[in-house]
Amino acid sequence: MTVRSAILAILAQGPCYGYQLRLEYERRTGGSVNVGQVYTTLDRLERDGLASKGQADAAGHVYYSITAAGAAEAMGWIVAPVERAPRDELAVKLALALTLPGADAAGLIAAQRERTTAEVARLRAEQHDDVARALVADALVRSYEAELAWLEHCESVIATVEPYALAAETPKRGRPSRA
Amino acid sequence: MTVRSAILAILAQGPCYGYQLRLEYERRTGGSVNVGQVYTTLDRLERDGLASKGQADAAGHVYYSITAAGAAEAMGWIVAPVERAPRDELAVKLALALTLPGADAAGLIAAQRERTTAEVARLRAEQHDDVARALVADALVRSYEAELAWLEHCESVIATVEPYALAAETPKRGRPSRA
DNA sequence: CACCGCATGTAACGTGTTACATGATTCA
DNA sequence: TGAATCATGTAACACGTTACATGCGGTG
Repeated sequence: MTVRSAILAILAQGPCYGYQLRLEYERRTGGSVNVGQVYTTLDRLERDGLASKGQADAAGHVYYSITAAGAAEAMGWIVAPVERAPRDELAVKLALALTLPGADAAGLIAAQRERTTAEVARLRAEQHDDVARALVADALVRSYEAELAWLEHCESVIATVEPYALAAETPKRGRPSRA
Repeated sequence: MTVRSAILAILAQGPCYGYQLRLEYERRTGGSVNVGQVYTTLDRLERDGLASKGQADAAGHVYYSITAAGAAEAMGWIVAPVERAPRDELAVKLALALTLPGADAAGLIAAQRERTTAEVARLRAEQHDDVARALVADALVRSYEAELAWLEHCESVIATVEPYALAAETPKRGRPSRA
């Protein structure tokens, strides 16, 4: 619900039209959103009673305003801690690579390290005049660096342990046994 | 596509039925999947020519087998580095909290720290006999710790900078100006 | 018997993605 | 004139979530 909530939050600062919301979102977070999604999201916000659509003004801009319910939800969203993603794709992938005979875990680690290293370099090279955007970039850099450290850890664990401890039996036919 | 790809990968090791795939997924990754999703995912995999549904055996189990195309895709998935999530919800949230007048950025940081700290403690307390699952848990711990460090960093930046540098003008009516 | 785990599914819905259609305005 | 940007939308679809329906088999 990130896009939806973010749009609602921006709307909490004052009425905006769709295209403008997209620009504001990108200006504030440094991210990007598909324009089409902004419009469908605005429809849904209105459907849910969190925003209301105004008449087109002289310039043809269709302004949306936040409702009382919407404002409450937006402020609630801001202070609520984020739900953890139930699945970390990289971790799941590596777990499977390790328990699947013939899967190339080392190859995954190498490829992932290459990509993440490049990404860190790219982010480090960016200039940020804006504090908020600098913090967003910093969050990414830190998480990528943690990932790189984890990848190294994985390599060393695999090196010491691989031959015997990772054998995953083929799922058996018949009754499965609980872990 | 994590669940879909993971199921396909497990299928690469040998035919499985739905319920069994769920158990295997949980055994190998320590995560959980809704059973219903396994069945709908199997339908989609068959629709896409990556798996094929067999007849129910004597025990009534409906086995799915991977196809050649499916095996290729599974192995490709394993070694491909993960795409980075385009939006880090916490970072987006904080960026908005900082650029939105009246939003409680400090409250967000406090709430998030509390939750993440608790989560780290919980994960540290877990016992792992299985190497792959231990690595998955370790990935989480490391990313959470990076998050906590980032939150501290945010606090210090905000403390030194807040009064003047974060002022975000209200989106203006009329032509918006590019960032 | 009642409950739980096994096992297979379906229905309804949510956010988010991509691609497309359309038109006005700006500017080289 | 032609391209880019501004601006609003629609259509089709993807994965994922929750909740529900149904039935079998073992066990306290």
